Amino acid sequence: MRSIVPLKYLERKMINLIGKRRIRQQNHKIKILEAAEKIFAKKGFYPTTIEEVAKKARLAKGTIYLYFNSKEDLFFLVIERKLDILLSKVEEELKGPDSPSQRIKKVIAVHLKFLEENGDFFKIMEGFSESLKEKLEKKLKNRVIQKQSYYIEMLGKLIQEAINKGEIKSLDSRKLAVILMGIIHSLTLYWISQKEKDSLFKDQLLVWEVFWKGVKK
Amino acid sequence: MRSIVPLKYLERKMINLIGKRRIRQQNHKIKILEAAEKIFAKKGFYPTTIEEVAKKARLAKGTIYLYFNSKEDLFFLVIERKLDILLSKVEEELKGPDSPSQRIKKVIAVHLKFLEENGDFFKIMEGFSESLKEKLEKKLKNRVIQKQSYYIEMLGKLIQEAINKGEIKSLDSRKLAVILMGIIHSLTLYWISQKEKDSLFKDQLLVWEVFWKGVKK
DNA sequence: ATAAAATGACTGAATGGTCAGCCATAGTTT
DNA sequence: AAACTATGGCTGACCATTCAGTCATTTTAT
Repeated sequence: MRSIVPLKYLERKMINLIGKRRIRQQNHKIKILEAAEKIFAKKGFYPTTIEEVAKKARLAKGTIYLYFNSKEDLFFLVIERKLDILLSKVEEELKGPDSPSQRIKKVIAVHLKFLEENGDFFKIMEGFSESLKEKLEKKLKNRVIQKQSYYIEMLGKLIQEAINKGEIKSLDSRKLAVILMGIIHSLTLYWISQKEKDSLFKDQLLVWEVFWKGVKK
Repeated sequence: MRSIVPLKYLERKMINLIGKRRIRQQNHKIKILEAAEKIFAKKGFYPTTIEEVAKKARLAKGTIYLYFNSKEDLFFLVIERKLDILLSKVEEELKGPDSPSQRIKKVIAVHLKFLEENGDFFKIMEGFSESLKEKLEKKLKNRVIQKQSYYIEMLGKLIQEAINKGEIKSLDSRKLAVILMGIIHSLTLYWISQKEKDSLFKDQLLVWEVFWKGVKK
């Protein structure tokens, strides 16, 4: 009996040591977001299980719920995190004093580069279809939709500017923004389906030329 | 002796039976497909329940399984049915002796018209993303993917023809096909998000002009 | 009368979310 | 310094629910 006590102490001490080596994980939230991003991208919203996300993040299921209220919240926060980055990069690009046409060119480049580096984000967005929007809860979902719309709006304004300057034909600027995004989107999808062999970024000129020639006065 | 006559009689009766039953079965099958199309469009694959489809088709849950092997089969057969119609319409359009540019124009028109009339089909296809493809079973899924590819291929050949004739710049014809579909797709999505107020079909000229000017030599 | 068709209660599996308890660590006492 | 205690981050077994698919029974058609 007495021998058990010292053993326990030793045990604990050893475990302590191992524990101390570990840096306290304050970044669990980010770990979870990153694990979730991968799995949501691979399987989509419904077939993704919290259990699996937890496993990938090397945490227990319950831990996820310490950081996120629900599977849905997690899903939208994964999206929002990346969307914010994309938005800030594009906004950065738009600050310069360039002509509309040059800025559009830059937006295309930045956007393609971002998607090439964030294929998982793209896949998630692709799965975030009208029908998903139908079903899920309001709050975070709307924030994401808001940001998507904001992006299109920004692009629309840029195109409108070009129209006002007489660089682009007088058409519905919002529709033209939608078309530009459609071109980018479809080429990205194609790139992904091609097992992502060559670079997506290198198509920036193709996108630019087709779009610009297509809409210019 | 006596047995022969009744046998023939019975035989005829059976054939009659089978015939009439076939018709009834056919009706049910279509009813189910149509109900499923609406609900899959509204909610997407996973949140759609067979119970709900059955209810909409005014049948019992078990009945669905007399006509379809599984929810997944039903899903893909819904898609395939409409995809076949779209394909045949487009192929019809391509038969003419028109120039490539005229035929592309026609394809755009037919495709937009079809999507305007089959918004539900479009919504389902939108939800049929890469991640869904990851999860679901092979057989019917691949048949659908096959047909999608076939469509893009067809368009690619048409564009290649235009390239060969010197009407279009010498670019990757498949990528141009992808771009054209991307434009159509994104405008359709926009149209749906706008609560489908005005006509989608009327944008055929916009699509055509932007695309053609964008790619022509 | 009979066989096919239709039904819907039922089953088993899956999984989102919960919570009582564990244990590494920090703080306190001896 | 060692032992004890308190804290709260983390855990994972468990619960409640949902739902695809089954099948014993009922209905329908001829």
